[in-house]
Amino acid sequence: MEYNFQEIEASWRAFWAKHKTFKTEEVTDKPKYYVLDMFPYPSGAGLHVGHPLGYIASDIYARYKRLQGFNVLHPMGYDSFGLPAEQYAIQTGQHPRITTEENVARYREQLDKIGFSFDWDREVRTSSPEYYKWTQWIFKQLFDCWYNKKTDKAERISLLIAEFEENGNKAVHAEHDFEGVFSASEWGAMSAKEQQKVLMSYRLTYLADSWVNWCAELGTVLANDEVVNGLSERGGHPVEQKLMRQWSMRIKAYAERLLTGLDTIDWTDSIKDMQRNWIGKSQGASVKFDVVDSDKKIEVFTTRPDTIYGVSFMVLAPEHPYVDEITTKEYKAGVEEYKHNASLKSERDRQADVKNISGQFTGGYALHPFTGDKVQIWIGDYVLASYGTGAVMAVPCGDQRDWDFAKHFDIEIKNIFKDIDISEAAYTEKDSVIANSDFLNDLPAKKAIKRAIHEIQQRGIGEGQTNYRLRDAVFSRQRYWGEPFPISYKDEVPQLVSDENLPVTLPEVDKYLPTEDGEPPLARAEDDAWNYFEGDRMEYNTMPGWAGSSWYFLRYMDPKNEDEFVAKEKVDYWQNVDLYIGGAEHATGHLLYARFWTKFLNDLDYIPFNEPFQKMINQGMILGKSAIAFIGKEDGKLYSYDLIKKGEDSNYRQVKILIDLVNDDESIALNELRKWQPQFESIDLVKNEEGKIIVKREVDKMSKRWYNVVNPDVLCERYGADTLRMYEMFLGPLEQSKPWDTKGINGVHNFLRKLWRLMHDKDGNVALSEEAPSKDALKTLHKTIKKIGDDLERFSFNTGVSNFMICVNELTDQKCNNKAIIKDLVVLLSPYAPHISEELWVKLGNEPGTVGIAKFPVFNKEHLVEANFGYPVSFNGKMRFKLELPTNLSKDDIEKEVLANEQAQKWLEGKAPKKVIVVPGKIVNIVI
RNA sequence: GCGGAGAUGGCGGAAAUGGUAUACGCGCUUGAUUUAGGAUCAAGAUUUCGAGAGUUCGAAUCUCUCUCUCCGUACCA
Repeated sequence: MEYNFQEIEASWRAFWAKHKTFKTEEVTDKPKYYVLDMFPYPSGAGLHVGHPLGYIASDIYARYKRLQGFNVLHPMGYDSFGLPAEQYAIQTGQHPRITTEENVARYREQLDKIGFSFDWDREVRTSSPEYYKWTQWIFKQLFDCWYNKKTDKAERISLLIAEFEENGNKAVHAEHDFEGVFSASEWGAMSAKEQQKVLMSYRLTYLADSWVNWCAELGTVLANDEVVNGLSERGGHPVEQKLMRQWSMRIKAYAERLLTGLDTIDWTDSIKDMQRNWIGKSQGASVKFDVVDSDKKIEVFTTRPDTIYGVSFMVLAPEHPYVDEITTKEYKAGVEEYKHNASLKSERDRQADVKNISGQFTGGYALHPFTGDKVQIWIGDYVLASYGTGAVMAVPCGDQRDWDFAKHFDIEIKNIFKDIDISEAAYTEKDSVIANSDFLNDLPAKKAIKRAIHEIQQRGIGEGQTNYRLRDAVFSRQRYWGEPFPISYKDEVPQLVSDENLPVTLPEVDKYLPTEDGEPPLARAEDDAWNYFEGDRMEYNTMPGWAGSSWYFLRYMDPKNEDEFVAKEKVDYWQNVDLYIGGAEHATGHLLYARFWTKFLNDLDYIPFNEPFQKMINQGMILGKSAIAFIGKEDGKLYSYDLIKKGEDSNYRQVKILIDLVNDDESIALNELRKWQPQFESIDLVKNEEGKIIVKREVDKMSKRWYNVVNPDVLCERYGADTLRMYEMFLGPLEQSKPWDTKGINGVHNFLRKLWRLMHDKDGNVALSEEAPSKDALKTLHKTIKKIGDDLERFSFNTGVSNFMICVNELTDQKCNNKAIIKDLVVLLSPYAPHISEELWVKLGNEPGTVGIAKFPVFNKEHLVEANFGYPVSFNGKMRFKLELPTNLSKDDIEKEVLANEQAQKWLEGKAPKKVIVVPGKIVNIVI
């Protein structure tokens, strides 16, 4: 019998499903290992060969860990709330749940064909009420907590209330946005509604007015990346900024811990750097400037307090609250116009428009806190209202933007750096010496910073401060297909829905669109359409995509628990994810939010760790090879690419065609092409000498748009899942992006057939030798055990496949069909190619379905010991010949033997060597 | 601009700790088998590590300078 992969794979998949071979054990004495993939959004397009890349790698690793005796948690689920299903619902009226279920079923079918060892009994879907009940519950905990900077963790809001009742808020050191101080009695005198308002500015999730992109034409709010040049990406409709009441997450409270925590986890430097930049910590000082003819003080943040004597003007963001008060009559009109123009631009546009320097003098002046000089106050949109205090002290000699601004508006540029020329550009390095600055004179910048902060604090005009770029995250979406909030409103005060009434499920609505007056789709639901309703109304917003994905890795540990989001003893056993595999594109989204929620849940002692993903590998993207056909612009004929002369591309229209229409020799299957699209139906052809039309290839992202998608189902059918798994790994290092080329898959397939033949005779009968294995075979096997183990430890899956090929090639050359050898080889191979391994395992006389829990073979280096070693002999570093010598020779003996050799004499040409380097077991180098 | 990753045959890619460059696979050539195509088997060829300099007995690997590619990010005071 030949290697009949279709039959073998189908029967083993059935066996695994029937016997629940990959069911994870609950808490045991075994050491645990948690291998997780980033769960997918089940899109309508199904999987292409790029999607399973990471899943295959993690599956191999999970199976390897099982062979090592670990209790492995290796689950899969779906991030099943999302925009495409909702978009489809808007167009067709079909409930997004139905679309989602269909897509999930299709994903499952495709995933099942690849032979993953997922424990499907633990599947989670973020859109199922059983799951989002607990997303809502976590939201409630965030609502019920505040961040105490004294203990540096989240605490229950009841503790804060107790403190307010006792001492007011003056001793409270919290992450908050409440302005003002109140005493215990003032707190007591507040109405319940006022108290709630105060508490809202302390809660870890809070309601506040935020600016959003509103597109009236589409009747919906758009995310920043859905807006291009002020128009909607879809349809090109105008988008305006609208202030809406939104839920936000006070992630800023965790900025420092999110930063320092990065040092404790094993992620790539690039992702860590992205998160560091995103958090954007900067240290400096806040300084207050008095305003002439006003009791207001302008507070600025600066990282260079040492340059304070270089301040020659101030700039406020156009939205700064003091602008109107500071502006003098004379400049009112100009300031109003500037503010108006700035408000029309989105923040994104303002940031994109870096080169245009704009600003407007307000007519007002501030007083320099040290010199008492009057400095002009300007407004300018290079100052962002949302960062720092929304105001800067401009030091043109030390900051390029300030310098540009000063030049543009002809404002004085003071030089406070010793011996540095600032006539052409600002000097931004911190290696200068300060001058013209009173008490800071002659201090190097770094010392001057400390001295300046000290002085600023002494004089009570400011203090040392640390700022973060990280902003609180808006947590509401005006969408239908997301988690409802466990919130109702009474007199417009939000109330939590009590635990026993969770989950609040999505109500039925007549349309998945916002209401006429711009309320989110959920506002369409009748009161009795809600499974739970209280107060005046329920919350109309839904949660964003990252809500469910911020904690899903916890639910896999205990997916069916109806009483808790995860049982304590289970999370204590499984701990955090040991290996997380997924794309790098979630660097500052999901991966940051999941870390935030983990730290929060850890603060409340629900989970025993504060980083969710200990080690992470980001798999590279698999790119597609698009096929390009050339159509003459003048004659409209289809040309073979090899007929097109260099530099004449522009005379042709280049059209991407479906890659399935291209044969192995890069020629187009013309009959199919004519049927594919009407434009080719009767096109004239200009063929090459062989009578073919050749295409040009180009590497693009794999996407339906470029007609270059390769479907794994087709490959599973043609070559089998084991071949597909190994080929995906064989393509190259996991982390690297690489183009998909189906042609090479034959090589891997042939390897499996060669393996099969190793223990079958010509007629397909099992033929195994029970004798003691040969020395050569043992050497090959143990070399392979070592390499496969090492490769797995460093996640080098591609070299693993190569090493299997080398092993089978060698055993074939040795004509080895030794049972003991092949048995170990099959165990080694089983993580990569589980189906064929199960089949051969049974043929080797073992219990069906047990190869996955066999023992990983133990490497014995004695089998690699050789009596001789072929020394490469180099002259001046160039290898000239090899010399077989016993491995037990001493350095001196090796040197003697080599020099005595006639080949060496030939290369020496009678000269005496200057030096001879001998590295036993490695190399001999002769210097002449 | 800033940050990160990378550059090895015709192609995908191998080469802990510096020590036989191009393993493994694809493709290519020749031969065998086959009615042909495909498939299979056998034999074989090609290539000096992005450029330059340095350290070393010896550099793909270490150091410096430069070039190019990909990814992320962008007025953050």
